[in-house]
Amino acid sequence: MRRARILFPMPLPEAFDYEVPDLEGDLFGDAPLGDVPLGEVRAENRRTSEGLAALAPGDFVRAELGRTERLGVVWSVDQVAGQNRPLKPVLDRLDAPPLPEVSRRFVTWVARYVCASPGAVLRMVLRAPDALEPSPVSHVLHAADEAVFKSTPAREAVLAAARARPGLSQADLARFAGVSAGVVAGLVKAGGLVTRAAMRDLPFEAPDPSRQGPTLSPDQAAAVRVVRAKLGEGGFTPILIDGVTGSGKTEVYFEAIADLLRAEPEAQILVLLPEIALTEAVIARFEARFGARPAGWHTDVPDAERRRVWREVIHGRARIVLGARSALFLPFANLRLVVVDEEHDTAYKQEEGVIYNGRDLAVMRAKMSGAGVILASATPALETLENARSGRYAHVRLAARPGAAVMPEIDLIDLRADPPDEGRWLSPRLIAAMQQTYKNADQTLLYLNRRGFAPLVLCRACGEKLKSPHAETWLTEHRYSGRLVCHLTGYSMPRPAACPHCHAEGALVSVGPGVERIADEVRVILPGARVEILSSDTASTPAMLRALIGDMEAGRIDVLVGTQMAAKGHNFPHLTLVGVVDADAGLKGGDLRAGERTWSLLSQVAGRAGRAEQPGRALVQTWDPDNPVFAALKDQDRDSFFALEADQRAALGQPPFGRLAALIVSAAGDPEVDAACALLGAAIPKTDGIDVFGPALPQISVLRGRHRRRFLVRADRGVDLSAFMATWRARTRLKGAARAVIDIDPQSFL
DNA sequence: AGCACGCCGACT
DNA sequence: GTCGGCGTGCTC
Repeated sequence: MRRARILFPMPLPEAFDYEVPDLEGDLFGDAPLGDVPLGEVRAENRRTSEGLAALAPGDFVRAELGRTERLGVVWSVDQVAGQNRPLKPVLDRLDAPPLPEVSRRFVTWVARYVCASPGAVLRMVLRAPDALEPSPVSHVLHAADEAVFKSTPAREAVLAAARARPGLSQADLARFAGVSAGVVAGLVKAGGLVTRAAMRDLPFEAPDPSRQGPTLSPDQAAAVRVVRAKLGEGGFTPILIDGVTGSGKTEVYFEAIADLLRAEPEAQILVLLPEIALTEAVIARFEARFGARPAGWHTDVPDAERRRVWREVIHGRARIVLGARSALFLPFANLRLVVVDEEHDTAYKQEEGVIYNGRDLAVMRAKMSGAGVILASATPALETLENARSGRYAHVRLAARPGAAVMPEIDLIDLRADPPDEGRWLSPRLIAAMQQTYKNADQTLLYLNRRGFAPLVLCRACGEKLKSPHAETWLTEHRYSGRLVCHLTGYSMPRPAACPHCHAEGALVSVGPGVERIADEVRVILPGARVEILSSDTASTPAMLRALIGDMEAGRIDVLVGTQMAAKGHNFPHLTLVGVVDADAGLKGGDLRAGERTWSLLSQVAGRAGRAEQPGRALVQTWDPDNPVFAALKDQDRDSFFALEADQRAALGQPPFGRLAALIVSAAGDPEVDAACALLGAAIPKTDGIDVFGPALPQISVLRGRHRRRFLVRADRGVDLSAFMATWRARTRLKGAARAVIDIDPQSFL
């Protein structure tokens, strides 16, 4: 008997066995047709052994799981002599291209690597409803070549419209012609219009690599030569394109894409971007360069478009796909190049469900296809720089283009020597610089990565700190809305008059600065100045963001107080001063990557100041000026900063010189989660080259009503960390609703 | 992930 | 006396 192992897109532990019926004719052929209603006959007719005879791995099939019929993918087919357990039959095979072999290998690899079930990973591959069905057909109208019918002005208008815009639906044609739908229907009946079936999901236009790109600067041209030589070697060729904002990284990888499409017109290219960077402006750049709109894949893509993109990708007809991290799981059959733009961005890390790092999986995905991979960033991750330094990745450096922004002079303000007034946050030196800038009619950007007015409200009478009811986080005061808000869960309440704990009236005080409080302070310092706030509260929609950015660009704002939303991607010609209000904020918390992230953010913020003709200045306020982050930042010496970081990490065996994983344990209450941790702690497999720390209380110790603990695991390079974690979890039988989630290569240590 | 079975509160 | 809440357990 033939047996098929079928993987279902759900978190089952493995593929399940089914029998492949090799009967001649209809599997259900015994039923007399006369007794079966017509609709069912049609459904049953599909279920013949016809498609099952040649069943092969990758085929999409339907089979019963439990008592519902589900879609699955054939993982293997083999012949078995004796089958002791009766198997359910494979019901039918879908008429669609098989899931490519490389996609299946990728699913298996990812599942093992991130310690998820293969079915859960397959579910990420099959995230396009109905993409396996043929494209829906709609009925569209064309003017008939020749027909005799009574002519009226309305009918002539319809015919003219149909000739100008062939292929519209009845309703659209009526609207376009400016007549009622009845006229169109009448004309169809009279023979003046013919109805044709049209596929609703149209293929993507092929990109045209022969179009002339922009003229490249000598630096860009040199970079293109290096990339071209490297990709020309063929096979898996990782490349880091490392260049400041405005150095033209995009043009460089555009040339790589054009080269590839000229050599292999059938090649498929995946360009990954952080979700928020997938703007219409970016898509338009691709369209302008290649004369065709790329396929897009991100959260906001509606179901119908998702279905179209998925189907075009599996058929190999979508050439350039521009997507967020989940686009990695699209069923490319002929993927030849993967670009990960802004590769350092933390948005590549998926933190829910199947936890993975999109950047790292992209590199593996390219490797599996023997494809090129380009990582691009103005502030590459330390891991990536280390790969470049060791020669695993080719390293292409792009200097700033002449005429582009000049990096500003960066000065530290030692807050110990130059403190702000009591209850204020801006030091006299920064204030003086702002006054001078305002007098010159130039702009200032103050950066503070804290929304709202104050990050903490506490009671002076009893010391109570106001916390969010469903998480162990402090409530942030938003003074403009008069509410206390939890930034983690979205919970909010009006600011109470009395302390909810001891009921003392008027004892609540706001502690620490947020952007709203800084803006208030600026209004006192610079009376009459136009002060605005840029945060997710004031720019909650793209339109609001565009309006604020527009005002800043046009010089209608004197001082912009912004969170990290203000840190990247804008060009403010009149901005000459950047003040970093609390540069130490990002360094607290003992996070492994704190220094790196602070560096990256500060250099982006500082890079906002000063454009072509006006030199800029950045003032960075810190209580800890001896921290090497700041010395290197002041000298704008990235290499020495990263060399220092790398030495520290190497000494401790931290990534990329060792590897990390976390085990997040959660349960209904503290006693339950402690019990689960005790069980897990007793079951740690003995392995050389692995250290297990914890369990520790995470910064967010209660999330969505679940109490949490966290084990951190450090492994030497060359140790199979995934296998260790999976074994550890599998050998522990947790009680009740306790859960243990594995996070391989954790990025955040909250 | 579904969908079942299985034990404790507000209704005809 | 039932209908139904969602807590755990199984699916080849």
